[in-house]
Amino acid sequence: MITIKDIAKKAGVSYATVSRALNNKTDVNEATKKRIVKLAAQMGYRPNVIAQSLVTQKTNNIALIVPDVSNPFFAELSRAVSEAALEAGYLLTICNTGWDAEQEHEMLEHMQSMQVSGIIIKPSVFYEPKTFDLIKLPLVVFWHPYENETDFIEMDHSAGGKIATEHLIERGYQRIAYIGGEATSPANQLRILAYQQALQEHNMKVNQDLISFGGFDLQSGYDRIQKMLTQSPIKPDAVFCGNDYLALGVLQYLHENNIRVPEEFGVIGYDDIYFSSLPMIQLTTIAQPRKKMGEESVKLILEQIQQLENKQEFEEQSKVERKPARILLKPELKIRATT
Amino acid sequence: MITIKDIAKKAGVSYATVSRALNNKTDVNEATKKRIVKLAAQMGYRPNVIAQSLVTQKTNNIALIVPDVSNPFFAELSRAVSEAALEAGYLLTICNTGWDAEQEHEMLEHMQSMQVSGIIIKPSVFYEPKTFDLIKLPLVVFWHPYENETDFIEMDHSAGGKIATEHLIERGYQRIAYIGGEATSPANQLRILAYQQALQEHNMKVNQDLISFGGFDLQSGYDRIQKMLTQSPIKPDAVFCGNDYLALGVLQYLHENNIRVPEEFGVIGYDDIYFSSLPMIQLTTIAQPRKKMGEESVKLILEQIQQLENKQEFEEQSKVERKPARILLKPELKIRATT
DNA sequence: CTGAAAGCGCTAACAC
DNA sequence: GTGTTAGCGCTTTCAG
Repeated sequence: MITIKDIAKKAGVSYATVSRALNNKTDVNEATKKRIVKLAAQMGYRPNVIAQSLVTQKTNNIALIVPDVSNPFFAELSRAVSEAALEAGYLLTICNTGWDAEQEHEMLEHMQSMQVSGIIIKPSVFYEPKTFDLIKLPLVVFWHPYENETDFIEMDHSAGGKIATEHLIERGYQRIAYIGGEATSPANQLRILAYQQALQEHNMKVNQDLISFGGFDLQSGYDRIQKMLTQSPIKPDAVFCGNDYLALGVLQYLHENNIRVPEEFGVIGYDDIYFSSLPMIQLTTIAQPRKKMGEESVKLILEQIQQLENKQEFEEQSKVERKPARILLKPELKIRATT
Repeated sequence: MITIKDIAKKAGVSYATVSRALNNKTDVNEATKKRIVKLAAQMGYRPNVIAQSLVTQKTNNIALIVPDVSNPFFAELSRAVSEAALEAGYLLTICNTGWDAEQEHEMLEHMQSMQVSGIIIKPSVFYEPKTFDLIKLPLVVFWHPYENETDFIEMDHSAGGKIATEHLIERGYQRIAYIGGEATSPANQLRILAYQQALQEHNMKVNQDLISFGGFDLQSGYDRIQKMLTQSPIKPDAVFCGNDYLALGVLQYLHENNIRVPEEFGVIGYDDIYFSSLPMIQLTTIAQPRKKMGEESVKLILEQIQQLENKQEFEEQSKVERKPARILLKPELKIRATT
């Protein structure tokens, strides 16, 4: 590894000068600056960002922690965040937790230890209210707000759950099931709550046999609708799925078993991933705006970084204390062919 | 930030002892070790991995560089690599280049500067043969082998392109088009070459109007088949798509315009993303085994790390010089409903 | 404008 | 067992 000392030796200057030249500081002779920059390029010098970070106490990385990058919703979100981060001059590190709470926690800790400039996280489990307060770095959580000091961005899942359920009720379905993610998933819990409330408001029974928790993947949707339709004491005639992925699994099963959609059976999803809009799928669903989520999240991180810098500059605590952001994005019903 | 010095002060020991205790070294008194570990936990100590990396000259990170994480194929690949890396005790950092060569190059450089333990890259452009030789870290490239010192894993795209094209020929299609990714995409080039060769071997004309380059996304497939069918002097009756994403766009257009598949028009994709197997899609395609790619890539990185360590240990260059791996995975034709 | 030197937080000899 | 000390590669005062 070539260091600035190597360059210094060859250039016949002190390595402090090399550092200044390479960082394009003003207080260096233009001629020597050019000479050093050229020499560095020749020698194939690469700055050691580890060492840089250690002294400057900052990195140029933002971390994104998601449950499953192969899930189209998270995949699209990841891309949106990545683009927004790059735009702002930060490199995005994407971490995949595999819906594993322990893993997630460890990654959160590890990213802190890695001194990233900020962390954006889509939690896979419910946290204790104060958990995130322990994190000293700029942080944005994709989740419904708790009363703490953390920035939040979230879809209004309560509204989304209500809209979806009421849509099925309006369409005349009688026994509406809910096939969601893991029981511990926060977004999932809010939606199922809204689902139950909507049913009750319309004087319909909430039946535990029609509520199912499990993986958020396609196969899981397939398996669970199969189980519900073949083994449950009460058979649903419609299902509200916790995400589009699950809904696609459900559609696959219905298709294979010649159950006509939407005549015999209604299906609504959640997320509006790109595939749902395909003509051969045409899934009715609740849209979540990934791009906006990506942009907003990075914007909030930048704000926090900015504030942190101000605080350091003035020594004293800045007068204008920033209030944690509470961004609640509105879901949108996309009526297509499955209801 | 709490450092080992803070702990040392409170515990009344030197900070070297704290370091030893926290790293669970054997040469520390069991009692003090326990005391220190407990104290560290109480004080909310987090090791600064930046500092650790600086002195140990290694991180526990593997970097994965892909063109587009929102593309299902790369999304699934990312997940596979992530899981394999985690299994091996490494954290995976996923970087999204957005098919931007400059961006990609910068990320490659940056990851080197970040001293990651290894880099796994799916290049979005053709590199000069020796480009990768400049990288001193463990490296695995998802790409067809060049004659250099780098580990490669790749699908046999030549075989894949041949299989796909011949399948369409066998089905009796006469004017087979190719709708691929960017002209600079390596995998794309190999497939198009195979496509052209296959046509010639079967005494069919290669027509430039039936060959199209562009983005690897769904909308691009839609737009390009539209253009081909409405503006090209010669109209295709089948198309071999550079990936499933493009094929889905093509199917969407055909569907909207009531062109019957496979009777009037044949479509074959490439990758076999999960969605292609859905009953409402049933896309004929060439499968690439993501899981295997993920596992193999991490395995090769580990091998290289191992070798690097041995080399250092023995000072002398290890006698058993490791040969660069050349893994060529076999593609598999999945015949479904679109051909 | 440039050099000397301190030190970021930590690990790893080397003494005792 | 434990303390002392020398760096890892770099930025940044502080002198000159």
